[in-house]
Amino acid sequence: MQNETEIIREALLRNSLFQSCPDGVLEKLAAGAKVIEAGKGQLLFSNEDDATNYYIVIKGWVKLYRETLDGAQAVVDILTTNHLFGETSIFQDDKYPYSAEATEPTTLISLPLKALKDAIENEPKIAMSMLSSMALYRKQQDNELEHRTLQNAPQRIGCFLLRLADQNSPGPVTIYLPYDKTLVASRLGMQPETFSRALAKLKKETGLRVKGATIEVDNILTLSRYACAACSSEFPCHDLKKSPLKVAE
Amino acid sequence: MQNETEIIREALLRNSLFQSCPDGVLEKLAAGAKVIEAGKGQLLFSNEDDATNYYIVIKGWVKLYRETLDGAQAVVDILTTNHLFGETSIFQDDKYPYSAEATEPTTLISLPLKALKDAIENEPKIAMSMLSSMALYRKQQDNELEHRTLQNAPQRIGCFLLRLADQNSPGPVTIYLPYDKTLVASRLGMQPETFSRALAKLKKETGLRVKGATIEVDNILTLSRYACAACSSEFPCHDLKKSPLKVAE
DNA sequence: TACTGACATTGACAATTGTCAATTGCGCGT
DNA sequence: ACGCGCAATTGACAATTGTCAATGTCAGTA
Repeated sequence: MQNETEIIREALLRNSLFQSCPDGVLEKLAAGAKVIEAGKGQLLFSNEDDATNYYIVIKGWVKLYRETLDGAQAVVDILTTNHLFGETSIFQDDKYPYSAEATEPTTLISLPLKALKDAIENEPKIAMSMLSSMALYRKQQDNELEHRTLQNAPQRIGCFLLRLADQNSPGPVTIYLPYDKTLVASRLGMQPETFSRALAKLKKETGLRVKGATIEVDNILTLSRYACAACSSEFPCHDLKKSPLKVAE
Repeated sequence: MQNETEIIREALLRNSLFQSCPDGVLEKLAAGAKVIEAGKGQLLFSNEDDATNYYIVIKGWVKLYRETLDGAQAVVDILTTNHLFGETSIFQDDKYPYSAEATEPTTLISLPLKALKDAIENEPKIAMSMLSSMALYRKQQDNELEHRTLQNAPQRIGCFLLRLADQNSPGPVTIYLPYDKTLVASRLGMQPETFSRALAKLKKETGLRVKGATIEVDNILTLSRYACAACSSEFPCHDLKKSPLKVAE
């Protein structure tokens, strides 16, 4: 069993933000870091709370979302191993821009924002990494907004599945939904009932087979033709491939 | 009449990206810059074109959008005086992430991306400004996505109007739509017909009066209660106030 | 003044998505 | 194995938004 310091160090190094970290900076970043265990449904922080820490997911899943007074939620993202969140509060008056909740038993590292802020201001390399990471996020958000505008429910699901699949193998592919269908639905901005029906329609239109969380696609191209018809980027789209935050393989 | 060099210099200085520009850097950024006149409907560049320049709007309006093969558009943003665009292609393999079109006779400055890239890499202050600007954009995009998820058409219009109004004067306010209703509709991700009907509904629900592009609101609070009910941020929301890119006053 | 063309509105209808309620399916712990 | 609880599905219906066609409005111009 590793000790905590080692776990923290490795988690930092796995993230592209800190790849080009000059000597000594990593130690400063890690000072005051803690490993945290969160239970299913546990709230990590709330939108507009004073932000003191940012987080890296070690294991499990975290939902980022915003909520209206009457309880309606808009899910911003759903993150897992190696993903980082809460760091942008540096640029948002030290307020979290969303709430964060563990959607199942989750291990994370909490790190002090202050050290990150210092590193960004004093280490040009870190600032540049931060810029790349923000640019990547921006790109993904632009895509997300486009999808909401142009794609209907079955197409958004198809697109979601394609991003989970190996886009280079044309042949039969098996895809495993990484979390609850209800959660996938909220991630895609639709109701669970709509998701269920839209998936059924996708099944009919593209011939894929669904058994629980397992989805079999005979022909990736058929699926992409259906889903990517209402998208500005050609298939295969490289969203995930370029992500430094992608799920560990 | 100013000469071109002077116009370019002032446009750069008006933008928050270059406020903290060290001596000599502004000149490098401006080298090779050109003032451009674009007619109504003129395409400035296309999505995924090789990016060599970024732009600052001096006068007029520019629509940023993406387009599917069958012509459906998703409008990313609509910009005017002092706004900057195309600069993020630095982080996107030197490809523009959207298309840009002048929606009416427009004056802009085109600037070489290379110089900006150099400045970001070599001038920590510029890098930090860039980070702030990306963070701000990110915040706006997060809001946009939330609005698409949680607000219906009349609420999105109400929210749009509120951001055009002086949110601190509770009393009667007159708002002028900055561009065509069709364009507003696309900016808000809806069809012109939906916009027309949604505006009518907003009229009925909140008592505002519409005459062409002029909209009179007796009570900002009534409007905000209606529009902001489906939003995570409290009214007044500070989106625009904090923007370094806001329209010149 | 009359005409043209683009924007805007309206009506009728279709498609999509949401809502509410009931039911089914499935994993997990006792 | 049983049953509990939550996820998932399905049906019926409502609300929202999109589509297509027709009409209205208005500024600019011959």
